[in-house]
Amino acid sequence: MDEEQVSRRPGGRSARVRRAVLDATLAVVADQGLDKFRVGDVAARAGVHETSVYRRWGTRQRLLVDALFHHSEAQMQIPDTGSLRADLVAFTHSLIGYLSSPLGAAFMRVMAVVNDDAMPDSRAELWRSRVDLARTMIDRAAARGEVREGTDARLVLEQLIAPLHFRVLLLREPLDEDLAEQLVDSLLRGIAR
Amino acid sequence: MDEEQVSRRPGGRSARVRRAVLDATLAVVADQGLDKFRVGDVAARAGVHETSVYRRWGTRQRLLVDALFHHSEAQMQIPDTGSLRADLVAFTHSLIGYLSSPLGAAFMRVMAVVNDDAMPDSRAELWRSRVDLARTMIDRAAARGEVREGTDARLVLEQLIAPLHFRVLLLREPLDEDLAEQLVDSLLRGIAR
Amino acid sequence: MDEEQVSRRPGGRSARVRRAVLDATLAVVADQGLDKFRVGDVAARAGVHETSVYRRWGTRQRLLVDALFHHSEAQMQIPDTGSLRADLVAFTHSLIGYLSSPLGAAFMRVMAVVNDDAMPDSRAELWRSRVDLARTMIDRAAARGEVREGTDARLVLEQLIAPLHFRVLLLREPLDEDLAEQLVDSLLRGIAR
Amino acid sequence: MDEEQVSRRPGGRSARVRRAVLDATLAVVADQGLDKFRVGDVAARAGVHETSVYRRWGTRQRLLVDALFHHSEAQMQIPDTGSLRADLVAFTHSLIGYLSSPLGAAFMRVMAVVNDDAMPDSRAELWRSRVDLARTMIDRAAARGEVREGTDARLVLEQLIAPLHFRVLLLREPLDEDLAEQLVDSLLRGIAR
DNA sequence: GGATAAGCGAGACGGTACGTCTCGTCTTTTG
DNA sequence: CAAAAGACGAGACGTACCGTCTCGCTTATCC
Repeated sequence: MDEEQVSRRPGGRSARVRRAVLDATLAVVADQGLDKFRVGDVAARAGVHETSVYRRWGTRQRLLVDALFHHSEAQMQIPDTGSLRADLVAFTHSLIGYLSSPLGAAFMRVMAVVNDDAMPDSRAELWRSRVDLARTMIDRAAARGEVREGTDARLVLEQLIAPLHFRVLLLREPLDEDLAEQLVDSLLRGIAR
Repeated sequence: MDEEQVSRRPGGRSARVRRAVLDATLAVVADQGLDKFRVGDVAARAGVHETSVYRRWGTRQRLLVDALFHHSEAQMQIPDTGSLRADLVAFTHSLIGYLSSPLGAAFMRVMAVVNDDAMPDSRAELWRSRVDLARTMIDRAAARGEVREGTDARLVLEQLIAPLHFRVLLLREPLDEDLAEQLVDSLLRGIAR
Repeated sequence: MDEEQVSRRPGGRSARVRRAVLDATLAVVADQGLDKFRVGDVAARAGVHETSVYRRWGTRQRLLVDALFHHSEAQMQIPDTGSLRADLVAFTHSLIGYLSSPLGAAFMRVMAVVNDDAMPDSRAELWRSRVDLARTMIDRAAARGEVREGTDARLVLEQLIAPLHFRVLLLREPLDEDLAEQLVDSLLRGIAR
Repeated sequence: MDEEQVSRRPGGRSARVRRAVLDATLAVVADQGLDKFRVGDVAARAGVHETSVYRRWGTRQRLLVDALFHHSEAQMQIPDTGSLRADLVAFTHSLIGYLSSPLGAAFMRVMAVVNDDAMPDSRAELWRSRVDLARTMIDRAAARGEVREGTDARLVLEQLIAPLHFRVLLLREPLDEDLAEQLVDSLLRGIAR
């Protein structure tokens, strides 16, 4: 009875399965790590049959990308404090937080490994939208005259965030919280007028 | 010394097998790409039995790390032109060349994916030795008074090379040759006294 | 009942695979002999993937036991002629026929070699059911007053059939057809004057 | 000094290796069982290099046959009590003892499994010599008039010992000590009323 | 007593088959 | 019709053990 009421809700069984699988995906990645992530485990954890996963997502990679990408989307916040330095530090802080989490690290590893045909949109598109979002910090600073003319916003952002990814993906070192200020300062002394 | 531990007789069967397999590994990675890299293919190409590969390297991953790591070692050159900017540009250029090659890109993907227990020495050790090598450029410049005091050499290097890895691993964009100068200049304006 | 547990749908893919593999097993044993029996050959012959065999039977040994055991079951006939001697002779004849066949000999070698944990039921259980079947011959004779009181039916049967197995397994001699009568007579009369 | 004296003894190093390996073979079979019998273990236990084993015996099977066969030879005793029944009972007793030991059981399994080309002499020859030895019991009894004329000594012996092998090889049941008398009596008297 | 043949130690390799792991697909039944 | 259930197809991985090969060295034997 109770069960039936649940199943009649808008979205019905399909939506429930989708949510359950995505949640289970995140849970398994967080618990087991990317290496031991198995589609079968996800299905079991979601209380769903493995075939249902494959029906919907087709491949393990697509499932991972779908789940992790949407999860990462919620994490991204562009601060607006009125000061470039403060903005960048805050932004970097939150990125450090994300990349230090199992899911954040896993997402980056997935992005590093995955073949492009497992991506919903093109890989370039995906990153562009994020960079565009982040560059508003630079643009606003430029409007305030805080930034040297001719500064390449994208390059600046990459010099800011690439070291974080570098450490997470390749060095596998924990990200120090101080890193945010160090990076931003090193960067600003270069680009500040 | 190291060589002797692996195989007592430099011309012996052992040494031949080792060389043949490592060469074949690089060849297969370059030809087929990392995804289609199969231990069996390597063995066939090396004219060696598959079990011999497993005997020595144990796993596909360890084989990849061994071959790609040693290959990458030969690529690293630290220039000494007398000018920090010229050194860094030259260094970055050669790194761009390496990372643009199939083997370079493959090595970075391997490093991003591989579990630490497939590594011969600790991952930290491995990178430290390279960073130490690279920082001689900075140290020399510091001795010449080209560098602001208090500059963190490691951080600087990471801000220089991380964007390259970032693009190769995550963006999958080709590395523009101009990038070298852009990065170095952006960096120097920050650290130059 | 048993069949239903293995595969719910008698005509389904599962059942087809099962039959095909068991048949192929017998065919390969008969053709190639036990030594050259390879799981891969069976799969190929059955038109089935090797993993499907391992999924179901787990090991080469279990597959052999399953196939040969069920095959042997169909061979066992208990005659009822009204005379103990005639019964035993007929029974022994058919056993000689079976043990002289490649499959019969192979089954005995398998039983001699196989570890108990490759057996579906306990080894004791398996033989008991057969002995129980065979002892009906003795029991009927006892009811007819043909047998000395106190005769141990099991022991008698073993003295009848063990020499056949002995020759097949250890001597590797062909079983003479006359052997049936010789054994039965020796058994019935004893050798003491 | 002492060492040198030992090594100069007739047979020298070779003979020492041979003995050590054969002893180790028996020990490993007795300890580990036939299934887990590995040539490498034997070599290790004998304090000898694996290659030395292969040099001499060529195959695992030949090593097993050699070691177990010679060991079994020492076990066989033909009693001479003056009474057929007593002789047979004593003989059977000792056979039960042997077959109940790990080495005895293992030897029979080896004989059941081994290909004939691993045998030093022909298989038939090997058994014949033993049967001939055993039949002296019957022959002596015949000379004493204890045995019905026309009795086939070989068949009788097989009916006596085959059940023991049957139980060891196929039933894997422990051999009861009483079995000796039961078998002998059943054999001597027959079961017909 | 020195040459020489036979055999051993050491270490890896060749080779065959086994069994495992996971992904992704297919079929049949069920709500 | 979509999902549950359960096996199958496919392909690679890694393992286990057998038996072989090469080389350097030691030991027994022969002249």
